Amino acid sequence: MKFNFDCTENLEALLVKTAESLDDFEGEFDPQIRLADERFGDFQANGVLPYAKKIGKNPREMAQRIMDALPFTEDWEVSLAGPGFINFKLSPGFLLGWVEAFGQPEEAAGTALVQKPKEIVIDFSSPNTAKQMHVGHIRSTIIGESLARLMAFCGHKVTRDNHLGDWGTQFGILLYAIKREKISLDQLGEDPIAQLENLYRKGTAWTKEDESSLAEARNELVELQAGNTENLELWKKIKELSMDSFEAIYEMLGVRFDYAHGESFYRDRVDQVYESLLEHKICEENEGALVVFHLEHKRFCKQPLLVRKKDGASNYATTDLATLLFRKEEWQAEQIIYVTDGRQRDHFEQLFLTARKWFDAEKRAIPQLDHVWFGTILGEDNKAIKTRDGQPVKLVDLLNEAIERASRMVIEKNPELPAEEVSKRAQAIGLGAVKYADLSQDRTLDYVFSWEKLLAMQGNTAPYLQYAVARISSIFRKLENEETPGSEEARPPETPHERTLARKLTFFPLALSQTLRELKPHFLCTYLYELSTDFSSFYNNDKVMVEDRRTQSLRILLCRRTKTYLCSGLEILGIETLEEM
RNA sequence: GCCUCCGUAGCUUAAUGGACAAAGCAACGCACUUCUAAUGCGUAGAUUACAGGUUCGAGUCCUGUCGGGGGUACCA
Repeated sequence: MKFNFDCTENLEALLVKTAESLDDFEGEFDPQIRLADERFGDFQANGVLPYAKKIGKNPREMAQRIMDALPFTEDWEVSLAGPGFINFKLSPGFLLGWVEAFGQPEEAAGTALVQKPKEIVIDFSSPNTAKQMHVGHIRSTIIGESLARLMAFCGHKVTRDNHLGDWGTQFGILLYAIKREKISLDQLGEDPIAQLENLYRKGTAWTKEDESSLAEARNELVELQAGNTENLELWKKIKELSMDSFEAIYEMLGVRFDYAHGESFYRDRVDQVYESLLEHKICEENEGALVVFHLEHKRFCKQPLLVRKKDGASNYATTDLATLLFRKEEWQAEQIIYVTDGRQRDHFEQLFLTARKWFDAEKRAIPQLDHVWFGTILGEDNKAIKTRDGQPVKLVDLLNEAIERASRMVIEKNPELPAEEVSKRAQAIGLGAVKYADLSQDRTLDYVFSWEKLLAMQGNTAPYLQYAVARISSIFRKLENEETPGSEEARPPETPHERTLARKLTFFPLALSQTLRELKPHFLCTYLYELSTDFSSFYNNDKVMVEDRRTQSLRILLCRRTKTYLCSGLEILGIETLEEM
């Protein structure tokens, strides 16, 4: 038996081939192989039902005909159930063979899950310069990093680009405030970014108060974009200060970028966007601005995409279009993934529509465009989260508090631990908990932020997964000085817990491909959590250190694979693992 | 107004159009002389907001109602 990393491929190929050999099956037959409830088997084929319906035959009879025609195998038992499901129960021998075969999931995923590696650009995190990162930035940063890791794990070529908001209207306001207050950037003290934020807040208040301030602020942006030396100097300095503060956070989170081009990088490329869009009659002038209407769209026929403001300044639609072209031309992007808040859905829909028309007119192939959007983090009041005094919660404070709280829990469990080790574990646990909370539920949902929930160490949480890894490691430490049998001595899984665990291991590729397909890390989280619970049951019922060599060999193998898959999965999620907890 | 997302156990969530809707928390009961109890096992808990429809089959798709979030021309 040659094992496929993804077992559904074996079964699907088998059923398609068998159906082709039968007179009753003509034309396309999709077997629809799905995971089965454990009480029915391991996999099930649902495809006979719709097929039989289509050609007006009895589905149970059709399923029976396929089953009769299947070649004999010791790899699985086949049974007919319900209205016409075909259930497959993997044999112990198959399970053992499969588990033994795939000790290097990264290698297997790279060849089995992705037929043709793509050039993928992931645009994520993207904070605004001149402001500190706050909780609002955490989701894009963590989800983006995780997707980048997943793509790379599965063999794609990934470019991570931090598309900084360093060229927008907020700079007009900030520059206006700096000048009005006559501030020197060298005298901002210990926490320059916090001072800049205060200035920005003042500026925003002024522009809301009166029209002339707003006009002046807008003019500062126009000046900046026109290359005014003073404004450019200020802008550059502000960007440097901001990057320093971002880097500190990224290092804490284990996030890295290949580029941080930001909107400003495209400032010399926006003119060609206007020109080209005008030339192809994709945009038009309306109320002094340059806009794109999509007449075929029920909503965007009236709600335009603004590519140039009436004051002549560019905005994020312009830079996004210029960026798209750059990524295609310079990086040969075949797919671009934008990880942003769900409130930008309209923008990206309009952007993608516009880009398609534009690329089409220019006879360029357009990359696959995906807007990976997520919900809002809410406070206790179900409104977007703020501190008590209405300020955004600083990300660095939140992360430090997570580590501090985790630290207390580590000490409580193990009071004798040296400070250095406490700190190491607290980092892994605290930051892991924060990340996992964000990744483990469907990204499109809003969620209410609460420390209690974030740092719960029971249930579907990072510490639970980390604990499972630590327990497996503990077994291996105990076995270190023993002579242990190699995996070639292993007997097939027999006990219910051995079987359940082995079966779950074979589902790993499915979890990866589903996450890849939907760009939703929670699928991987759910899988890892289930793998951990299956391991914990196994751990409590079937001891690894037993006399029987064949049994011990199998159980060691199951532990080794469980650890490898858990560690790979957590690595993809950007969560550290610990040898001891 | 128009558009869009959401409504699942007391709470937080899960569920590619497939079989009796799955977990955790909280509650109750059980299991540490044992490879880490940050655990495991069990009990109890659900007209999947409501009303129709499509389908062999609907939490999932369509229409409508109710309730909540978000977007809707120069912020991103």
